Amino acid sequence: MASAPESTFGHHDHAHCIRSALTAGEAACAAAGLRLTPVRRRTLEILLQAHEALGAYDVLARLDSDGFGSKPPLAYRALTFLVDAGLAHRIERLNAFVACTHPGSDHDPAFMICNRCGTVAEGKAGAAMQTSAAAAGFQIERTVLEAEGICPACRD
Amino acid sequence: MASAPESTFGHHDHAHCIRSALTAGEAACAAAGLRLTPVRRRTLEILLQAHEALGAYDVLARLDSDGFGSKPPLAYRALTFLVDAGLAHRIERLNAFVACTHPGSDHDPAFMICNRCGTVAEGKAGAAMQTSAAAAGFQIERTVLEAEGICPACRD
DNA sequence: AAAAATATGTTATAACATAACAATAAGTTA
DNA sequence: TAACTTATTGTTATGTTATAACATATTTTT
Repeated sequence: MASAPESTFGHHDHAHCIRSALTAGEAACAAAGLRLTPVRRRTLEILLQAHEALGAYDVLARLDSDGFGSKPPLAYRALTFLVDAGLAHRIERLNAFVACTHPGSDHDPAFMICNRCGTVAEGKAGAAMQTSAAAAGFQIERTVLEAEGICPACRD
Repeated sequence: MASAPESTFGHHDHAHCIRSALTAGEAACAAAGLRLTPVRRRTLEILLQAHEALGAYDVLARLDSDGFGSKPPLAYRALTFLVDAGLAHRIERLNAFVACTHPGSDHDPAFMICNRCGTVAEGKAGAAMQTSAAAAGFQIERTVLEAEGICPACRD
């Protein structure tokens, strides 16, 4: 149907997007034999609700107010789990984390970070580095592709 | 003159590459009316000599042993100056800095980071983000494109 | 139930970065 | 050149991000 396939700028049914991402996350963990424990699940929920990149200590503060604890490793462990499971991504530019908007599919994500409202949208990177890497004989293991700028909503 | 045009992996005349980059840096500053003061010049030299990404505190330690001082702002200021002047780049993935290998030319650099030896080579990004950004109506101000992997020398 | 593997709790500290203000040096204009 | 303005450097203090290391508890497997 008519939802945007590649980005999450603009209006969308956020409650629905959270529920379905959570369901997808549960399914992905079940399929991979990973345990989506309460802290991890709640961490994913926190990232999904925020819909912008959150620092580890922001996540930690929310976990703490939910009674999970207040020590940094709590948040870093949960976030690392989610990133490794492909349910969240780390935005290097911001030292922050976002929920993955289309988990499951194998991807090389590209992020668009709005400098005004802070929203982070996920797009597709395609083979961005291939040419340079091939020319240099470099074997790619992971790529980071991030753009900063102004999102459509903030231009108005 | 069979040298690689886009990357700096493999053998090259490093002493020459430092001298010429330094000369290019001086020229660029002169042209732009910027002052390449002693700390700034020495910081650029440090980055050029390292030929890998250095953390701000690594740079600071070297500046300190050269008698420039030991307080963090010293290094951050010099590094910020160089980045703003286009003579160095910040590698987000590593929280570290590298000298620019082809200053002057307007560029959208892409970096290849060897996970084994730490060498960072600079390539060209091209219009990597354009498709996603155009589809989303996102106006790009700056892009970060970094790939981790294994460099040709380390595969042997 | 015992053993093994995984996950969580806790302490402490490491690594990265900047705000804010004081002092100096360099360029600019009267 | 003196007075002014701007850019740079010095310094203190603190804020922010991240992990090592070890203890405890829970879950899974045998």
